[in-house]
Amino acid sequence: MPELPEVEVVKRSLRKNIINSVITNVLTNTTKLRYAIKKRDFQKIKNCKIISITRRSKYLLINTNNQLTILVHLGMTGKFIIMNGKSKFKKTSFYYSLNKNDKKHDHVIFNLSKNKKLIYNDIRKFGFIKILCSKKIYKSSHLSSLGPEPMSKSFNLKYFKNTTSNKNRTTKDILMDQKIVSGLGNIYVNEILFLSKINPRKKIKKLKDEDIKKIIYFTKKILKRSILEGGSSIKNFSNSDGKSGIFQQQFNVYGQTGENCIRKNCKNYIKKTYISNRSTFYCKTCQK
DNA sequence: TTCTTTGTTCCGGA
DNA sequence: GTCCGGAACAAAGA
Repeated sequence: MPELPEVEVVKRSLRKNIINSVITNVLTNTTKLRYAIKKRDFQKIKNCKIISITRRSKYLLINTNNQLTILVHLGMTGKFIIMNGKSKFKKTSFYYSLNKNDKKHDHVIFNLSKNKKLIYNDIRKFGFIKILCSKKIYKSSHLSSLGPEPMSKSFNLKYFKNTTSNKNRTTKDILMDQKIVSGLGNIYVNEILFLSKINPRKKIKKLKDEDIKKIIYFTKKILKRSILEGGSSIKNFSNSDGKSGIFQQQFNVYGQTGENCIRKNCKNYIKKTYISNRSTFYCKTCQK
């Protein structure tokens, strides 16, 4: 599922493919994704030119030349597909019906200039698309209370200690909290704690400086590596086969229940438990 | 039919 | 009032 590295890779691909495109029409086959799709808002971006695309946490911001931003969150299963060639969605009505050849979960179609199409596909419909005023975008409820980007310099030892040392929460819970650091999801938090050799249930106030340094180091390292790997596997992004640059990665602990721990000389296996209702994978021997 | 998945929100207890 | 942890919610597929 799309986590921060995947969203970053999607951002870069969109930049390559649709900057300077004009949105000629928008169609949808549903009245809501996570939130209601407001027809009036979507009509406002007709004839707007896409001038820049940025990312904040796991959100994509597609900025247009008339002060409107398309704010996108991919949820669990959201993906973008870019197609070239004449549109098969010729209906002029905002709502279109699926033809039998259409992909079942293509929910929003952005028809672009030069016969391009940007298609938002989302099996679970947990993602969302909103049209917001560009100037107010960072004051919107989605972005206003996000903590620093994990790969930025402001996510450092001093910040981490100042923000969390008085809390009585588990380390995993803290890393999942978007107000403290924004963009980490369940998969990467599991991996970060494994690499840092820290038990996910360990209370944050019991961590030593060295532990926190490890967390910060591995957070940045694994995210950067995943972005690089995603970027190199993204050649198929603009094909019509639905590949969106989201790649399958082999994880050390996530989803590895019962598998042997990968560390040399460790004979234990990966255990699954739940923390704050989230599946949690770890090695009892390596993570203290 | 039940379980799983994520990010966010809500609620109850301390 | 604040903090924390658990439950609920969204949708669809296995």
